[in-house]
Amino acid sequence: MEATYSKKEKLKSKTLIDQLFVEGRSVSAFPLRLVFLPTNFKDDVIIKTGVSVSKRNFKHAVDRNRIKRLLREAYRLNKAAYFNNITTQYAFMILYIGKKEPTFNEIELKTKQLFEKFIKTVSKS
RNA sequence: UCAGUAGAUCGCCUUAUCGCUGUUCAUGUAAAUGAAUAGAGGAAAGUCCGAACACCAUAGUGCAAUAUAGUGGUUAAUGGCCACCAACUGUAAAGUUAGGAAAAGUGCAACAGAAAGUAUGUACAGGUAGUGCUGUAGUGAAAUCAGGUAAACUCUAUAUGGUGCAAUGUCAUGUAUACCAGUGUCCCAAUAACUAUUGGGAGAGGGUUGCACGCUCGAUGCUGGAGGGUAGGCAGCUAAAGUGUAUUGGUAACAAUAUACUCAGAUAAAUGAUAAGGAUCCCGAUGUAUCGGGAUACAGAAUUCGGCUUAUAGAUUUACUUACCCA
Repeated sequence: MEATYSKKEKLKSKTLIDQLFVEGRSVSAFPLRLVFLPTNFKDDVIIKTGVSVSKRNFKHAVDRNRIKRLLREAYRLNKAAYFNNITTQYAFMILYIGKKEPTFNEIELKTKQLFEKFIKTVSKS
């Protein structure tokens, strides 16, 4: 798996996202939360990922955009280390639930913790 | 030089590594890969006006509602903009204006004053038989006079249909089917109310990997069409009331001509991340040139334009005004 995040890897389908929030399970490492759902799709990727920041916590579109970009970047750089061995297809949604604007280092650290938790949760069940 | 007035411009830069979206080219059956190239703003914001564009509605007239309000110009259009006049503010450069009507009607008015729009007091003088009456004094912006006020109702004049690109058009997987056409079911046994139930057999055709076998569904079936328009795709979508420069006309807003250029197009939504160096500003230290620390605003396209309003660290620049200094 390479450090990319192209159109195919993005979670775009509205129905799938709705399904994800209704049926999906979640793990969190404050201020991040990961909602995930094992599923099937045609594209040749293991995981489809979306990111989201609440409008309630960040009023300006500039702030939301920046946090979403940081989340995507952290996902892009770290996914190879954690998800190479996964065989099931998953839909991911990474939420930022904090109220302060973070730095990239914070986000990256928390992303790693989040993925470790996810791996644990999945291997248990 | 100091203080100020009115505009204009910019609003971090460079390199490296790793990424994202569009377009073009190359390779490839395709998926994709590679290369080149482009990729947020002055307000992209608020959604407050005005249009383009699309769809819906629409005989005519009136009422209501809303907006606008000196004069002239400008524009696709405007409630915007420009010029001039008037009033007010400022030493000035300039700024502000809610600048139609008080002789249609209703309402409102501090202090002073006897009385303020339904008023007729007091003193003195004039006049009269006497009262009414006339003048003066006193309060006030205003005292018997068709006062003031329309950022009070109101009246007058003018204008106004509605919804917004999630408009609208188009392609259409799958699923379901009350539509149309074609094709397709029979046998045995039991029960029983002779057309049903149960059990067994055959079975056109469909599904499953292109074929065969096998498996499986199977008469409310199967095939085709039509309709519908969900998921999703495409168009709308960016070459235009376009941008730069020059010349001409106009006090100006603006217009005309010439010439050059092509400048985001995403859709859970690209335009980014990290590192190093530099620039500017602020603070502190001293050896006055360096070192250390900090800061670099407001803010993110979503159909497209023209305005308005609001936010904005810091920097550059033009014209003008007042005061002081020099000649």
